[in-house]
Amino acid sequence: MKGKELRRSLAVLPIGTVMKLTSLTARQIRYYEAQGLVTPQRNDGNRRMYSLNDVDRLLEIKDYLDDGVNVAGIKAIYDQQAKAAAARKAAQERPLTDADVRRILQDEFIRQGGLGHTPNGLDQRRPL
DNA sequence: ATTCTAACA
DNA sequence: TGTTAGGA
Repeated sequence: MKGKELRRSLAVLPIGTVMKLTSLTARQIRYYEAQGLVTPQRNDGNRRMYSLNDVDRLLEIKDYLDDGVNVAGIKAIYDQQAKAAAARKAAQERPLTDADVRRILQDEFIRQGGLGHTPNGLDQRRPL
């Protein structure tokens, strides 16, 4: 359930193909990029290379424009979506394990209560 | 033949 | 946004 997204992310289309796929002029496609609405890759010769996801985004941009949303508005929409996606990712990218929680709580107790030593004098703070 | 950047009779 | 000049 991963190779699909990877393929859609592969930048293999030159601007000429994207023009035909989206019915947009090269001028418009480059302008939207300048506005931060799409970020195609560049090949060795500085040529823009688009992925299928880029094409979908371009098509989406065209729809927003038809619905009267200006470039700045579309930009704001994508910026907020990116922020929301980043937040969701940060929350699950490295979820705290039980061991992490125990270690954190133990450090806190030691810090305020001085429970760092046991009767036999050995330090039993062993993170699980 | 294609695409790129910069600029505007 | 269109178009064109001058390069790569």
